[in-house]
Amino acid sequence: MPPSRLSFQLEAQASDSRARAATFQTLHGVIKSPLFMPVGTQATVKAQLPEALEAAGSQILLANTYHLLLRPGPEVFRKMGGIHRFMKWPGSVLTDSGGYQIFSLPHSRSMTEAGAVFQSYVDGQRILLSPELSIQTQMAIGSDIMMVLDQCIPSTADEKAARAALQVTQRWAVRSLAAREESPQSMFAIVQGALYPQLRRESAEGLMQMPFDGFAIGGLAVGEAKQEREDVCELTAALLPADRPRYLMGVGTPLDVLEAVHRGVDMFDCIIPTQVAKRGSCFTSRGIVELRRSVYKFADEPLDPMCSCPVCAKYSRAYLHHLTKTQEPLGWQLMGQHNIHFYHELMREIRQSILEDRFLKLYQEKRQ
RNA sequence: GGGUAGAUGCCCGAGUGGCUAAAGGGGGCAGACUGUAAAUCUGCUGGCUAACGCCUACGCUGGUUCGAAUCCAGCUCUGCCCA
Repeated sequence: MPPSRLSFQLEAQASDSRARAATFQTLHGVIKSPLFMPVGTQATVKAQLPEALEAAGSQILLANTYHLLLRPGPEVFRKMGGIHRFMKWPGSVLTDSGGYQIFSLPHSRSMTEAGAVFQSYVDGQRILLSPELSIQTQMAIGSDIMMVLDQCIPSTADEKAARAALQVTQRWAVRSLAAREESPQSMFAIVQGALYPQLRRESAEGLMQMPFDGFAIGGLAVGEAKQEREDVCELTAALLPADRPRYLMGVGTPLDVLEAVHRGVDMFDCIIPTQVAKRGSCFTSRGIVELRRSVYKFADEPLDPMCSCPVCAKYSRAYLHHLTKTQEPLGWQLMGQHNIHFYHELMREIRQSILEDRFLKLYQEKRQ
């Protein structure tokens, strides 16, 4: 296999856990893992300024090919010189392929060998999202890391459906690599196979034959129990090459992330920190704080006294409570900023503990 | 002073003889959200009780009726119009 385009460097491997710390190089800079990618579906992390993300320690954002294909469309990215310049984000970007939208969008129509047929929610037109169109779009967007189009199915799917999905994903992976042509962008493959160990193995082994720059674990956090998720994650991560980043797609809660790092995963993304911020839920050193609760009406204290983020330095719980109750956009912004900071701080803490080979201890403390 | 419209649960508001502890909102309480179409979705929300059930409730007082938030009378208060 050719060397990864990401120059993946393993820095530390925990002695009593599969947790590991690494650095790698994208077209936009050096990245340190384990890491969390805020989700910026539509070329914006909802309610967040790029400078706030940068200050919180975001290294790489996730954007979505399907949504950006529909609007503003690839030609805008070509004209504007790519997503980084377009949204004024200096860091790295990973684009998801649209595979998840096959699973999540109500207007998805049909799956064929050619691709997935959607009805656009923008103008109703039928769109065939093929592996080639996904990659061409991701090239236009200009992300640092492209994802292959995969067929994401509910984790509770039966074996026959799961096998079919992973086999399609496999063939689409071949086509995706070919579609990249001369682009310097990196590309990750996605392991599928629902909750069947044999299928996960089959999927991983097939994809590892091809020169991908990293490997993702897909099809989790889509209906299975926590224990099942962790088992499949553990099994799959162990199959993947040690010299490539491992990315658990769409996961998860802080605890999910901790569990997955322990099982050898390097990269994560999740909508949770920005999604729940909209409804006033915040992660703190003392657990989740639901700021919509009236008990915070007169709470003249920071959201989390242990937190070093600008929001906790400046604003009271009472103010954040008020912003949530009145559904003021600033509340979403501030609480999202805090939550993203919380995730990054967690990842920094995890990474530092791995570098000092005390991850397992941290893991055990955090699980309590 | 005269006329007229109204007074419903924490708030707004529907109901206009029995199916009404009373629609629907809001507020409150609780929960969900994991590669984000959708600031969304789901419970509960008079009191006591584990529950059966009991009590209290549609401005106040009385009346009609087997039965009244709903009909009648008087009163109180509020909005609007006229003097």
